[in-house]
Amino acid sequence: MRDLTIGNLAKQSGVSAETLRYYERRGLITPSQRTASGYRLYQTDASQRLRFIRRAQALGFSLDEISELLSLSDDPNQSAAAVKQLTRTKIQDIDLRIRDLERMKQGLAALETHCPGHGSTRDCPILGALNRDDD
Amino acid sequence: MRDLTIGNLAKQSGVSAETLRYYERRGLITPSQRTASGYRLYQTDASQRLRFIRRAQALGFSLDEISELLSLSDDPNQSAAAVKQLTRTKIQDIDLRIRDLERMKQGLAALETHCPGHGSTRDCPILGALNRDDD
DNA sequence: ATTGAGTCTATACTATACTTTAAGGTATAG
DNA sequence: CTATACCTTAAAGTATAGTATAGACTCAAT
Repeated sequence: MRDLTIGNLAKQSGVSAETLRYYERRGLITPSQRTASGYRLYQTDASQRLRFIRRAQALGFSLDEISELLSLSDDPNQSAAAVKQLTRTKIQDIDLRIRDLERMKQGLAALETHCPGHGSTRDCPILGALNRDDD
Repeated sequence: MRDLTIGNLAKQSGVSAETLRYYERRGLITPSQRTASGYRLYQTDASQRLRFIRRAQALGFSLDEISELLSLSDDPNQSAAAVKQLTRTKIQDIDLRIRDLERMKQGLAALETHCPGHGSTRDCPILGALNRDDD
């Protein structure tokens, strides 16, 4: 059970074989070897690498950023400071997006409470607000 | 000043001419007429329609949703209830995205505070957490 | 008449993360 | 030996919201 074909790794990790090939093109994961006929063979640590990718994605990192994290992780001579910086930047990104969304939500909620929810769109305050002449 | 060429409308509205043609392909805005040589001519209400689009985008609506809002807006026989429903759904979408981002942020913040920010990546708790065997 | 700016269409490219398809080669069970 | 399950590559398609490019035509001014 040391070497997995792409299909078996796919089953084991819950990532499709196509996605594995895609990750390989993106430089995220490489099979440890190929058979004489060209089949990819992965070792079990491939699963761990995929778990790393999945977790980092869940934390909001893009594949490019994950690629960077993996490079840092693969080389113990790299500094933990770089990882911390990447994490901080990501937290700031997320904060910004949350603030944007909060603003949108406030705007929508204000409109929503003023809309009677019946009658012609001619009298709809939501459309009215979007159509205002000022600004 | 009644009829604007695409370039003039672009300048006036702050949207590029290419974007105006793109919006036309998407069915969001159509020039009121064309010159004999095929030049698009817009009336001044085009600016208002673009302002509507810009405002709706700022509130988080996609171009498809804006297209729907415009269709509702263009026909006074449509019900304001449809607009209100679209708005509610959008508020829920945004809420969901905010919660997702909050979760990501909590996860990242927890990792960030535990990272010393110096030393080898081998001892970095952020990478460690991403690599954990459990789950 | 010519130059330069503006416009036309169609197509391709950008970013992100994949999925799908086509056409073919390989491994294995019966 | 053959069915079929699995694998290979390259290219195209999906969604979103545009931007960029090429080659041709038009308009206004000199």
